[in-house]
Amino acid sequence: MGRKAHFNKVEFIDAALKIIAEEGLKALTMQSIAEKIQAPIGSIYHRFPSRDELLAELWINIASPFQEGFLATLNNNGLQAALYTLQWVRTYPKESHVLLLYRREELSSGDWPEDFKQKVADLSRELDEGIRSFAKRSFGRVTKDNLQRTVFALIDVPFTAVKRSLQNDEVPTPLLDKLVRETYITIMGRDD
Amino acid sequence: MGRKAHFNKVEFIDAALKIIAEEGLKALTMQSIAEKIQAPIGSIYHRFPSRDELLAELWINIASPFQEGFLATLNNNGLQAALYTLQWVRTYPKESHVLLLYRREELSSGDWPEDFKQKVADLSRELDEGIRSFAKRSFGRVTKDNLQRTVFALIDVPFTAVKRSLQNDEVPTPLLDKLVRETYITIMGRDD
DNA sequence: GACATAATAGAATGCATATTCTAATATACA
DNA sequence: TGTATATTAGAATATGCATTCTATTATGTC
Repeated sequence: MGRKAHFNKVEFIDAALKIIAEEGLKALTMQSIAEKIQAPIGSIYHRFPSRDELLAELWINIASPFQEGFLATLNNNGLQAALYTLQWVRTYPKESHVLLLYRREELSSGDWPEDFKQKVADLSRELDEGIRSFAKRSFGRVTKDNLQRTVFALIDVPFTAVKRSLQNDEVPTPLLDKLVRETYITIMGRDD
Repeated sequence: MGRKAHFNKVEFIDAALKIIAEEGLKALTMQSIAEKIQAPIGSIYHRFPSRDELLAELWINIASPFQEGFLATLNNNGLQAALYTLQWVRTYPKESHVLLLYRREELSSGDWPEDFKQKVADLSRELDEGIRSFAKRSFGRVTKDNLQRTVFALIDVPFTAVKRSLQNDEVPTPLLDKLVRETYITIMGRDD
């Protein structure tokens, strides 16, 4: 019933993705999204209650599968998981920009939509548990130091490696894999 | 010649520093700055032509001496330079939040005040030269790979180490020094 | 002591964007 | 075919800030 839709959620989300990848978050306005696909601004609000809801959906659509793959890999091999981030960025360069936009903590508090904050909190917990169980497997027991080591080697170092590439609009070089690998082995004291 | 000033540049800059350290960049409005020291908004404009000029001055006041210390240390010992960042954050926790607000590239282009962009570009060049000359000293010659290694060990890893601490409003733990040190030695293949 | 002037004070304005409103339009279904 | 309604379309409104304006108030100098 009613008129046939010219624009659906996916098209708006895709437009937003491209804008962020090409021009950054500041360039993401309702106007720029509408322009990108020649839609009227009002139509966006037929699909999303607000800019924040749109951005939230974009982020979770990207972060969720990323994390799923990461944890699946981690479950098998830590070093591979550290390198997973580099490979993922190569496969999804545009999505990477969105993934790196926020830390989970910023998204699970503040003015974001309630159900979104819940989803992010769930992701956080899931990640935390994955890291903990891996730390336990790797070190025998979970201490504050062991956790810090694990987070450093699995998350912080791979992300910083990738960040500079993205800023320069480059694909992560093979050398980066080497650096992440060497660092991982050093910090974790093992190569798996 | 005129009325005695109640508020000077330093007070506004200090207020801005505190606001950023406590509540983040989004909370930095002309109003919040004024409130912080019970000044009228208009008075800010007697000292600074714009919010950007104020923010620019705040940033350069912090980044400049940080970098000077970093390069001085680097000139002497690379591992020490990598650890310098951690120590600096412990000494200047509030200033750290400002330092980590931007990358030099964002500040040397765009809408920032011209003379500020110039200063940032100068800083960038100076840092680049320091890194290059250190890479040359360490590896014998400067290749793309050697540079990437050096930047990774001296800058990226220490900064990511520090970032998580700041986000949690914590001082970097001693373990972080250990992780940065181990990583440095692994990546650079030496301990100086 | 009167004057010029720099500063205080905060109200008024401007601007960029998100959001809402009003109208026109096309489509499914009765 | 007529009607209800989801959608397009984009103009109008609201909002949050930075910036500018218009007094008012001190302070040094003549």
